[in-house]
Amino acid sequence: MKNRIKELRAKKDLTQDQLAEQLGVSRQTIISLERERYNPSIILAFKLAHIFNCKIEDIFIYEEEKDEK
Amino acid sequence: MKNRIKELRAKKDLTQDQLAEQLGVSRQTIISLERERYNPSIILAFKLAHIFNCKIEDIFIYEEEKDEK
DNA sequence: GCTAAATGTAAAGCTTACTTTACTCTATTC
DNA sequence: GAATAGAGTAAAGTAAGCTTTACATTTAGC
Repeated sequence: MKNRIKELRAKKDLTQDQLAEQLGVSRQTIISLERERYNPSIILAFKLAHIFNCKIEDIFIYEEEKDEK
Repeated sequence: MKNRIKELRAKKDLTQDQLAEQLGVSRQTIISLERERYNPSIILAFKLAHIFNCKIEDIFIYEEEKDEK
């Protein structure tokens, strides 16, 4: 699953540290998400959508084919 | 986090078993989600939205206040 | 009231999301 | 050029999502 976190974070001029704090997660989590090492929980996805003022679907791009978990 | 899975599943006239199979998860997972014992992964949320032909936000209701994980 | 289908519970085990710590690398800036 | 900020890696540990199995309860039709 792809995401636009890095791009959207840059647009809001936030450091990874600042975004992490706003979300209540560690900086490692932000790094891992931006690097697409794993997918966020749905709760984190909702929080991100709230901060970036958009829909979850605007941040995360899910491709049908690949049966990810 | 609240969800409308049971309601939407009923609307499509699917059993828990059938929905589970369509999603590629176990029946236990469906039961646990409907009973709101835990939240789905974002992948599962996307799959549910696809099956129910709606947005993730139409299925799952996230309340700000409660700092869930 | 039996039967069978659908729903539910419980518990043990695996996988993945997330944390914590410690250390590296690159750019500024003073 | 030393110091600081921002981004990155690695690895070990905890927490939460999901599976599997086995058994209980509810509901509907006969």
